[in-house]
Amino acid sequence: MRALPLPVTGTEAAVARLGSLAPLRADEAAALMKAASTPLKFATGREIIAEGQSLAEPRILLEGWGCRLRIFSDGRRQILGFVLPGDLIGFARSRDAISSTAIGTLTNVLLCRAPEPEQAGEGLALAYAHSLAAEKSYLYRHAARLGRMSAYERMVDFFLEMEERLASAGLATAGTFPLPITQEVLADTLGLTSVHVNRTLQTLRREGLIEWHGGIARLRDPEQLRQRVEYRPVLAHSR
Amino acid sequence: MRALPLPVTGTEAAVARLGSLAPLRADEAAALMKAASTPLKFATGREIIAEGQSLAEPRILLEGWGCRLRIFSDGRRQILGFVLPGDLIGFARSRDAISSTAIGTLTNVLLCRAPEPEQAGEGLALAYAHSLAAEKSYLYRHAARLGRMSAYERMVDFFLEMEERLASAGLATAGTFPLPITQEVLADTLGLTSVHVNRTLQTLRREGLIEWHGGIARLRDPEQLRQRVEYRPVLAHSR
DNA sequence: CGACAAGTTGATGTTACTCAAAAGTGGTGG
DNA sequence: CCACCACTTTTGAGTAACATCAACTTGTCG
Repeated sequence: MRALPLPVTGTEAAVARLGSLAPLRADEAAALMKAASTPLKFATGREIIAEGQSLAEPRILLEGWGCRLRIFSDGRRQILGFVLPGDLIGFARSRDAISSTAIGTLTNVLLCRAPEPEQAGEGLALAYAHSLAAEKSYLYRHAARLGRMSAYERMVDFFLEMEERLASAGLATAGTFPLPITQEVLADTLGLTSVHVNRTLQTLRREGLIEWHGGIARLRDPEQLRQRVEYRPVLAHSR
Repeated sequence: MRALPLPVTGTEAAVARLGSLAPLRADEAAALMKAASTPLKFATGREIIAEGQSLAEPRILLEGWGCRLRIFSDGRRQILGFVLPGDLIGFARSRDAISSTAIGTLTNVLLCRAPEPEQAGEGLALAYAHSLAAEKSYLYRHAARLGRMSAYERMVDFFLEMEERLASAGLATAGTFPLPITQEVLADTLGLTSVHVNRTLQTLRREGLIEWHGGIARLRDPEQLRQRVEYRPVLAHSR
């Protein structure tokens, strides 16, 4: 059993995160809770959606960590983004849409059907829209990180982004948050090798900027970290 | 005056591209042409939208090349995607949206207001949705390219993507298409230096795979190029 | 034709990768 | 409770890919 920074469990984080994107009425929160009462389970390391698979129905991740990824035939992998509690999967404007990336699990994961945007109410529809917009912003940030940042900067930027996103779900306090992934997964996220991730991490630890043990990460000096990579929060304005 | 592969000028490419994403009724095409009759002009190297600027109204790029980009305070730049004829700018699901990247021009550019999705008709609304979905797919591809491909592979993958996208607007034939950018811009796109882009380009030329002179690029052996980078077209199914 | 931007080349430096092995960690069954 | 196993993290040594710096050449446009 992990010692989480906040005693947020189950679907609370997902609801908190959507609620932080747009105010939800009581009936909207209730609709979420009802959908969450019949969750789908996926074990660690499973594929939720394959690349090219048609998107059956919109879903919300309730618990655990997923990721979007692309796999090359020679074994190279690139993780394109993380799917955290409250994040959406399988949303598309057109009905015949196809997933442009695979989606897999990094931990055990609980999903549920997302209440249909059309019937969900204004608050939920807005929360969905904001969530998808934020996802796109993080994707732009990810591309900029991969293209123009050093390994050191990529790591710092990544930790800051995780802190920001998990905080919006109530899963981070005082710069401390769960980070239940291996260094190899982080390497596949940041376009590095796990050996180099390890060495860069040691630098950050030596400098007293970041701790990360047993699946729990801690930013010792968030402000200094932000300055180092010109970090501007995506969610600043909507909080 | 450039010798374009096809005599497509003005707004025709933009309409062709949207029409390839979803069939347009005559009145929808007419609405596009009408909007295009009062275009906005931007000169080369200008900023169309600043990062963080609120999105006033949806627009369509009619002619020329734009790009989304992020600029770092020390001068580093990362181009996050190209905006080509028929591509959309400033679309957002929520009204108070903000641009998460800057958008600038790489050539002289003509824009027009996009007929409002709600009133535009089903065909246009579907074309918009498909266009935004394709943009996202290309962004995922871009991230994977930056994270896990060698300089050589990034170049090949990039040329293939440009050919695919321009072909959907009728701006590429037989692997030949306009590429009105400098090697430095390409470097900022692929996360490389212009020196290294130049050297890699020479390899590709020596191998007889790619030509690129005077703003016109030509793929000599598209099939071989596709195999080298496992290129799967984004638009294959919707054509 | 002249000026400035873009492309090209060479020499050298650095970041990050590769390969290989050792040490640590956590979970499982006997 | 311990032994074992697989996985993860850490360390070292050598290498490759790409960056940097600087100059020179070519192309373009007024």
